[in-house]
Amino acid sequence: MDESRGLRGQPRYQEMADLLIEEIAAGHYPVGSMMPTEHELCERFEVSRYTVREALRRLEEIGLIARRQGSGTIVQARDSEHGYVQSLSSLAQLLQYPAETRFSVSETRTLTADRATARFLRCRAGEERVCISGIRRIGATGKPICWTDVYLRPEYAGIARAIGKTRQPVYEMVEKTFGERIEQVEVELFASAVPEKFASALEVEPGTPAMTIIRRYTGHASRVFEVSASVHPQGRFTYSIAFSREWRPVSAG
Amino acid sequence: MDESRGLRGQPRYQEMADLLIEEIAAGHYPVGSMMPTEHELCERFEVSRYTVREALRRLEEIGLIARRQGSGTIVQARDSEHGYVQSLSSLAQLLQYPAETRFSVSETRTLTADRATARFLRCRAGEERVCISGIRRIGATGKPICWTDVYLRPEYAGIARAIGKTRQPVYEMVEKTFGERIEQVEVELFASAVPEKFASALEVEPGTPAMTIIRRYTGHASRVFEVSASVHPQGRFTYSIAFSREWRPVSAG
DNA sequence: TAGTGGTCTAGACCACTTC
DNA sequence: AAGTGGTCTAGACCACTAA
Repeated sequence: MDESRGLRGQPRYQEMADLLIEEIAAGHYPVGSMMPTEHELCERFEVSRYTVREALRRLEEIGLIARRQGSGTIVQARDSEHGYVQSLSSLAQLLQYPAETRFSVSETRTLTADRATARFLRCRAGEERVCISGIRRIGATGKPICWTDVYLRPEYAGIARAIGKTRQPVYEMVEKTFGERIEQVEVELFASAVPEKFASALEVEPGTPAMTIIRRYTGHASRVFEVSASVHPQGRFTYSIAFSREWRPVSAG
Repeated sequence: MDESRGLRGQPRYQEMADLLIEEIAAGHYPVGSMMPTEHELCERFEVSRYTVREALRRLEEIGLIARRQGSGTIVQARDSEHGYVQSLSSLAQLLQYPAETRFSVSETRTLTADRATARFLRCRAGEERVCISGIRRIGATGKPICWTDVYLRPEYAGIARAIGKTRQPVYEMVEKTFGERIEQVEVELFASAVPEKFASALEVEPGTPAMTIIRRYTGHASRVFEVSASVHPQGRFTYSIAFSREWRPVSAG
């Protein structure tokens, strides 16, 4: 009876959501109009209300619909993201540095995670990791733009030798060399201060304002296989992201 | 039977979530440790699994816990280390702040752009702008998470009165009130220091490390109609962006 | 008053991790 | 094999909106 993991191995509500997204994009449900009621969707898809609501929750999360108790569900937008579309390369832009920057390794070491480190690395206390640290510069001689610590599972340590000798991001090397498949990437950005440890390497005073970017790469079975932390001192680096409105030849009704 | 709307008129899952958030903050469930299983929470609160899962969903949304199928639920943060965590599922959410934050205006003024300001605002020197400044907080009384300056073209100044009285983002108000159509949005993030001017309003020392976020909204004919600059002091705010593989259109294979 | 979405129950089977 | 979270069903009552 449960065909939730049908052809694509996706939950039923996700299939439903995908289909409804397509239909909204196709103009089947124009912006400003009402969606079918949950009851009607139950009948159409032959699923329970739980499944319908999980599907609609996805549409709501990406801003396509708004639900109003007592009133109904209204179509808010024809495309997700408030009409803005990230360019196809933006995920890569978010993850990697421009080609004209160079990374040079200054230290490689193996560590055993204590409790605090384990939390940071999303692993268990006692597990081992290889940590590759270094400086990223613009060109070969420019001012450093960040200090980076890359933490890898020991079985991927072989990659350490190639780092800095290629412009390929570490996660791509892991993907291609070991067949790891990235399921999710998480990026954190927050204000910080440059620690004494590598202040001189960055050619700034300790305590200088900085922006820290943490990236966590998750592979199969929610296994975090790479974590990197980059500290960018004030004035050396700006993160810039642009969105354009997607152009569509047909206006919504 | 259903006491979901008990004393506070809140859903049962929200009461549960609030309590669990308090308990995590109090150290009852230390970061890195496992939460009780869903089954145990059902028993403790005498609710069905649906209610437990709705509560845990809230905790997950704000980054306090991570759930792993087959393994359990782990405590990820105590909500104190990097301050308020905004979890984003898409880049476009960089544009707005969560509903539980409030903006209060502390100053409104008109300025004429000098050359440096004009560069920042992407306008010509000598042009006028209205600048609305204020503080954003979590809830009504929490610590400030940022100081924001919003620069608007004078013809849109009427919007100033509505700011802080609605949760609608400013750019949306401009879009709906004046029919402006956003063609592009640009977001910049970089390290900075808290200026003396509003350090006390943010309850920090001048010079404290901060993360500045600049958003530029471009309308018709590449005309920048709104620019905002937000300064987030260290420890008050973290951006967390997660990408799933699903983001890419998966070929039906 | 009828119908909507919001909340909730008490089950069930599944996918996954761990032992 | 046991236990976890993920998905799903078939009901129920509630708060709210609109006719």
